[in-house]
Amino acid sequence: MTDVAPPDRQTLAIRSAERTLLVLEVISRNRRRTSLAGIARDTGLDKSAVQRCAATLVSAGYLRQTADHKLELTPKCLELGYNFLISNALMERAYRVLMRLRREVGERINLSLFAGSYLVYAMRLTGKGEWELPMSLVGRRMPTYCTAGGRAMLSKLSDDEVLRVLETSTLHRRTPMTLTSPALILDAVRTARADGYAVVSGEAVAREIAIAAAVTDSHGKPIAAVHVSSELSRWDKAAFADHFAEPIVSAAGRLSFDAVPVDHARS
Amino acid sequence: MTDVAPPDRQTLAIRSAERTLLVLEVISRNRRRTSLAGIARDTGLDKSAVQRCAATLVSAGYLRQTADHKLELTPKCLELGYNFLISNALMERAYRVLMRLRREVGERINLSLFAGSYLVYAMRLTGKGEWELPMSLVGRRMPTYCTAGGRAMLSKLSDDEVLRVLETSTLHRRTPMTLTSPALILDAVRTARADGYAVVSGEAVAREIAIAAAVTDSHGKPIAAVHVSSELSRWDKAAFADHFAEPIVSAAGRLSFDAVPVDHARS
DNA sequence: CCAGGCCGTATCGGGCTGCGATACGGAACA
DNA sequence: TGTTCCGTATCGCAGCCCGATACGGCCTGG
Repeated sequence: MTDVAPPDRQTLAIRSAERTLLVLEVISRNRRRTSLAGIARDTGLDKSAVQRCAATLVSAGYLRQTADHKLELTPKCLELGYNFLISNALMERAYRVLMRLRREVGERINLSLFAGSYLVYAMRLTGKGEWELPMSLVGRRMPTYCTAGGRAMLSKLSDDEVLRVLETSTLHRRTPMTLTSPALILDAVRTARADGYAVVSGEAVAREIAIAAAVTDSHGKPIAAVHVSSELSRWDKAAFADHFAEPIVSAAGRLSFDAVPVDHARS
Repeated sequence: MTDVAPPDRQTLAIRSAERTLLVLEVISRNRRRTSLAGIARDTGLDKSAVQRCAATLVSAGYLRQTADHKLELTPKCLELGYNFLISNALMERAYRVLMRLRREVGERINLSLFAGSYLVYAMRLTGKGEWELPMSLVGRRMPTYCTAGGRAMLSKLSDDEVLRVLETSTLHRRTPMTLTSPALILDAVRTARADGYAVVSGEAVAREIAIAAAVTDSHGKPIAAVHVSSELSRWDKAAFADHFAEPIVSAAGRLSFDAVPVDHARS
């Protein structure tokens, strides 16, 4: 009986470390403080395994246990995001470009980063006269399929790639307006591809309209999106696009990395 | 020869997971993109070990490798910080309290969290008429021993505890004004303890003056600090304290958690 | 042009370390 | 007071990680 299971360990990844990161992620997603046994249920891991993983994360400083033996994240978790932001080349240039865009349009500006089936907020500038939110949204996850930023980024992929992203997404009807059919979403992406920007109204958040343009890397692949959002009551869709498309597309272009020449010429 | 080394594995922590988190931390701190061999040097780990750890972090989504085989953080790193912020009870109440304080004083407001020998920025509200920084400082680490926030938090500990924190800190002379002697720092902490707030001028950053008050948990232990900073040229030290001490102390008090009764009475 | 060094990648057998079962004490609840 | 669930600690086995090694590609310099 030595031939029982195909080992198929293709990856170099370390099992116990993977499980430890999984535990961290589950705790991170659970808004409420989590008990040890609860994590065992959520992850499908053994109780002993969770115990060891949690002890590792506590000793590394990412978790602490409260007085009632629950587990919660520590401020150290903030550092990782900060270090990402300051070490990222895109963020460096985004500073000036977004400030200028903010002066031009006077509305709330967002920059979010492409991560496949979802995107992550990375920067936010409040609109003129708008209350500043101390609780910034940096790090918040939004789906790709139903947001202006997501549509704009998808428009820089081929149809095949778009469909592959949609396959890995759960197409949830977030509002009555949300498109949940891959074919219809692909149509919207094609429109965005032709226009150079994407406008989405009321699909991700009810009564909100948003416009976005994609930032691309040196291969033309999407890495981020610049977007402006406002209330649907304040703008007609066409007027909204007329007003914001040009500055946003221009800013996204300035943020994009120049394409590398396709030939292999040397200097 | 079976009695060679005392195993002394006191902790439950998993070795390989600890090393994987160490690799992530080293990459996170290195502002520049890091090569695999470089990490091996920085961590003191075997090349193979780093290879496996990095592969684990890549497959978990926290790292990606660039075209030139360097390693860098991914946007996923932002999510951890976001989840910390929105799941933290202190942040929830800080929203309103800091907004009110901002209206009262009109200056830049910060909230940072206690983490022993250092503190972590968690919230920032820009001052009136001040340029908003798109690159927020949330997640940035500052030392405890030479900052107003740090001194205010230390003032809520006993002298012994203060000295223990200072022992684990590297007391670096950041400016010509920085106090680097534990005895002198302890004196400053005692002053802060008597006043209920801490004023530090030019010790962490040259030509900057800052004032802070500590936020405490239900046991009276420091968990955070509210601080306001400005340029040393604009304020005299006494005038600065006169002007900001009361509103900051008041805001920190509203943020603090009520003390639990010391007896064990049941309802 | 080639030799040398450095780096990233893949493989492999041995031994140690993580795995999971088990047990115990305390808290919450009925 | 009995029951149940949870957090914690322990232990022997074997599966998995460890670290050495080898290979190929890329620069650098002679």
